[in-house]
Amino acid sequence: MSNDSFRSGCPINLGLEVFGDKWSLLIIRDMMFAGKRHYREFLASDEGISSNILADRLARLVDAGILTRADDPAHKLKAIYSLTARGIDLLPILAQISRWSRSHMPVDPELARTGEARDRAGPGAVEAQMAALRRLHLGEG
Amino acid sequence: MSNDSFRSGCPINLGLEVFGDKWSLLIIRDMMFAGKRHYREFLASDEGISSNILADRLARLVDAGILTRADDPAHKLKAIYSLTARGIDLLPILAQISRWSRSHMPVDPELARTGEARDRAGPGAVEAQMAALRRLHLGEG
DNA sequence: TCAAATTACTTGCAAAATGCAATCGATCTT
DNA sequence: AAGATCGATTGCATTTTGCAAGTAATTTGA
Repeated sequence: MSNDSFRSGCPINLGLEVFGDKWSLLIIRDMMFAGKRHYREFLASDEGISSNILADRLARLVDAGILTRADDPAHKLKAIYSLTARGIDLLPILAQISRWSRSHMPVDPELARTGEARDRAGPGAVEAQMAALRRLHLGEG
Repeated sequence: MSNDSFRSGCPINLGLEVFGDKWSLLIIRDMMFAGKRHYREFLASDEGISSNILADRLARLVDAGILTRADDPAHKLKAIYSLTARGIDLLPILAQISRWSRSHMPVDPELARTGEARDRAGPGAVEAQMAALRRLHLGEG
């Protein structure tokens, strides 16, 4: 993972090189807000990701240190994906994207609710949810 | 042209459908932080965007209501691009991406300075820069 | 004044990424 | 033993990207 062949060292660019595509942040979203942890669950998202793209993105996110993959101890068939600390740190970005879209795009009112609630709860809400994610994803691994 | 053929009405998804690629937010970055307004300036970015991709992204961003394009009154050859209100509202997202990358990626220290300064200045700094952009891009067009 | 430079793009083409459907071997359920 | 379920992989068509070259209109410089 020591291959520094980035287009530039600009912070904005480096972020985009890791999660700047149409699918990666949706996977993160599903983990954070829908509690998804398994391949089949991600595959069933509203947006309809293809199985090969999903496999590719999960591998990339693991490579980037945003997710980890572990075998489910109970089910040998099941892999369980967890957020890392750096994955959990993406929440403020998601919250900000949500805010922008709720201001400027024709969002589904039902799907906008969690974001609205978070904004209504004040600036501590994001940090609170990050703490909860840390307990869930880092507490046990 | 009211074709709402989005993958879903989820706020995160809708944002990604507009600016979820490797180039769009870099153009916005160059407008916000480097004061670029002309095609040739965008073309000269560190990351090396191709001219056809740049033309495509500028057109998309104009379509999405994030930028406007106007003929330069002084130079008939020059087009001048401006941010709209909804384009300026992307600044908090950029600031958040910058923050994530400065925590988790090998950013160029020199390029990280403006972000660090913004964070050091406190939460009002983003709003202040947005106000400045509004004066520059919306004040006159 | 007129050739050279500059402007915002467009074009052609190869390479890479994406999307879709079918399939895989391993494991789990019944 | 049979079928369902798991996380993928494969083959193939379509779309997007990247690169180099070219375009027409305008502006600059000698």
